[in-house]
Amino acid sequence: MDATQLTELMGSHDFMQLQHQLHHNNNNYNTDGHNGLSSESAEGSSRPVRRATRRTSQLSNNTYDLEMTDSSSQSDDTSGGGGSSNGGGSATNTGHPSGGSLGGQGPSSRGRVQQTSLGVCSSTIAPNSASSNSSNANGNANRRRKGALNAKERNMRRLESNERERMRMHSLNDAFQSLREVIPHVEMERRLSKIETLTLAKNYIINLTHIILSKRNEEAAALELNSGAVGGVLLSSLASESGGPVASGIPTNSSATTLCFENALANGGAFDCALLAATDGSLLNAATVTASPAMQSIQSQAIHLQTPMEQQQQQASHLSHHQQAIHGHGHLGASMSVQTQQQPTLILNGNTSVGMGVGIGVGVEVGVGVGNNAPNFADINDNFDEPFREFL
DNA sequence: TAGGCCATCTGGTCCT
DNA sequence: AGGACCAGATGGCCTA
Repeated sequence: MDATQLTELMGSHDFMQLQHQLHHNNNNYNTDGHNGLSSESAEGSSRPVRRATRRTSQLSNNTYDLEMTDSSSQSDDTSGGGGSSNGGGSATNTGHPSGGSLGGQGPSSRGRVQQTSLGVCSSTIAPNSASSNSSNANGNANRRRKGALNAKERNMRRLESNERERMRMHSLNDAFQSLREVIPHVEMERRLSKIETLTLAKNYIINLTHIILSKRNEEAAALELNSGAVGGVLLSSLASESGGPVASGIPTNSSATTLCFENALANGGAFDCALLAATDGSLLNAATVTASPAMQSIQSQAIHLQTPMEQQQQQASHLSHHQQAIHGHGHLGASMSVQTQQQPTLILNGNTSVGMGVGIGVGVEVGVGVGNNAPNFADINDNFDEPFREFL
């Protein structure tokens, strides 16, 4: 459908059909009745499928003043402007059975009505009921007539803009979902929220970076040792610390854990290892770790960067910063996740617990559950991003 | 019922 | 000029 046809639809007041056409003008736009989570639903997202089809409902119930008889809808290019740029609320939501703040009966004093009173454009897409605002209509008759010529075009552009915005947000959500699928995390009844996803991703990257840096430090230390330098000091220090709990009181069995997990990834077997702590210091019981082929590949790459000595070194240098301990009992399966029998705890940056689990950091010692003060690796290495520059 | 999360609308701003 | 991006506002859904 081209712009002319869209305009014709506008003129016919058939916005349901218009919306329908707008939807189908873009093949990427999901019009199957889901609300933007369809891909997640289809992929077995851990977050329950939303039963509402709000998107469809909204679009199919929109009622616009196509002739722009509402004066408020003509003010976008004539008002003095100023004030907030945020319209607040969706005028098109008036189609919802219980929603809608416009039409003179709105439950809220905010949004379009308020903005109109401030002389700010209320909306270029106004509900039909808004045309009852006779005072505004009388006072802006000339302007209305003047703007009427472009009303349909503005409406169409607004709808197209809305459509683009939806598309943009959908692509953003797709990216979030892709990120969820590659970030190891505890499988919950619900999927990871966006903030959780970002936080886990950040911590995951930080820890992978640390692994690489540790590897390099290890190599450097080995070189020094071979040359008879100070390497012995490092080794003795590690040896003394690896025998017992670290300062945080958490057993340092991550070496065995990692080896165990690595072996599981490599051989497809089960493993039972402990690592990472909940924020309260309690162990997460019987976490089941499973890894997808893709994650196995990823994790294997990460794992093989870290030797037991490196892990000890890492623990010695960072466990005081990371509360780590997860009791994992895992096996390889369909997706990388950790299933816990109790509500695990997600350790967010800054000691924030949001009551969800942290997964795979678990056996691979990458510690997704980085707790307080996400390690300031910049302090350790000024070239924090150096290991990844090749990917830029 | 409150709070969290989300989708959507919306207009301003920035960029090409 | 038009599109992308952004952020405020709103209402729906879900859970504790």
